[in-house]
Amino acid sequence: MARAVSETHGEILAAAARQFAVTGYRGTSLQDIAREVGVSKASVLYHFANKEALLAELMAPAIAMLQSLDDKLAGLTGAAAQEVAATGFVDLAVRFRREIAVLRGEFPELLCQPAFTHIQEISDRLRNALAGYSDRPSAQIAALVLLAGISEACAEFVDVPEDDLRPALLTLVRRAVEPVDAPQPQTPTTEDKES
Amino acid sequence: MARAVSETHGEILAAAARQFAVTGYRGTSLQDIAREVGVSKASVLYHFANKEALLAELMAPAIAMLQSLDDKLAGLTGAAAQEVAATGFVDLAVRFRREIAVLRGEFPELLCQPAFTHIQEISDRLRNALAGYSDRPSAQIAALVLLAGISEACAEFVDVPEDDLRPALLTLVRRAVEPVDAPQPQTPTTEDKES
DNA sequence: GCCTTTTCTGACCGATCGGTCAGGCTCTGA
DNA sequence: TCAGAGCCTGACCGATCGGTCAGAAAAGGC
Repeated sequence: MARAVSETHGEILAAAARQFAVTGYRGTSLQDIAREVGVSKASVLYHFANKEALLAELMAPAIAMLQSLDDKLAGLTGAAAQEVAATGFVDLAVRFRREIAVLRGEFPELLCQPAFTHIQEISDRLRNALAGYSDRPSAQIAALVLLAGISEACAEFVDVPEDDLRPALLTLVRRAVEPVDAPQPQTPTTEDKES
Repeated sequence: MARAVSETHGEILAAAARQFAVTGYRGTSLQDIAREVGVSKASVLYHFANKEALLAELMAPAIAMLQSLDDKLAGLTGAAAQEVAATGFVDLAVRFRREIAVLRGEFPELLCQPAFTHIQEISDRLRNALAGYSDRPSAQIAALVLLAGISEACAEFVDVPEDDLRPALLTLVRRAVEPVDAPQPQTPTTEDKES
């Protein structure tokens, strides 16, 4: 009953992608994946050295695109960096919606795995760029809210067409991001008006 | 070596809160919690019927505040609902940062548990309110991005003082939310300018 | 035909999980 | 002094986890 070479490999990868996105990495067992594909758990472990290697191969394309975005940001500053970070991350999140969903929530632990070395640093640089490299707390907070929110929205709206999702996210992030030039509305006396 | 009545109860609850927030509900074992408190796992299960009951008691205050916000939203529409949803959720998220962190990521599975009945519906109503009850996809997407992003930011910035976090989030959400009156900038020919 | 390589499997392993249980400890009121 | 309530424990349970291994089944070149 042996199949064509590496056909099963791809099927396992696809099943893992689906299940990781729904149940999470920890919440999905190799048995679950094997069952969906219709093979034994031992077969899954024949095609992939271990569960971690399965995850690594699954996330590789998304990580590569993130790395490339990081490279593009290297030489930019201010508003230009902000714009590249915004469009770049929206594109990435929309395209790799399922991969984003996998990482969602299990971030702190998954980041410890070899497959995700430097992801945290890249994310920090991305957030800084989106904040226009301002050290204002409000700019940093806005950038984090947007990055995390976009991730979550993409994971949630997996069935919304890319062409609907992308423009809406871009419009939002451009409206919401703290302008790099304007030194925040100077209302020092009214900033604690809500109590 | 018996301690004062219910002293251990509180210590277990506090330890669970800390560990759930970092390692997640699934990723934290009763043994881990027991070890931090300095008691046996059996003792944890003496004070709490099971792991789920521990989580339920932990989340109760946050859920109560969410329920109260939902009640407040019941009679409101349009911009008023938007404002109440924004300030209400920011307050909730800032106050219950650790509880929010617990739910982060394990949402889909945790919601199945009895402790979280109706949370999904309340969240949907909250998102609708923040979208100004508009069925425009862009308004719904913006609302989801903001709710999820605020949650994540609060979980991330656990050590930032409330008084710094709250105004920044409020300013952001008011700037980012899609206005309920303005029928979105009419640029039908340029909305696909990015390609 | 046969022999090698690739693919796949059932049986098994140690570890860990949430949870149970009988019994020991301490404190307190009668 | 003693019985009982509250608190806590070690030992144990079945289930499930990721992972190993010897060997069967199929594929393919000769």
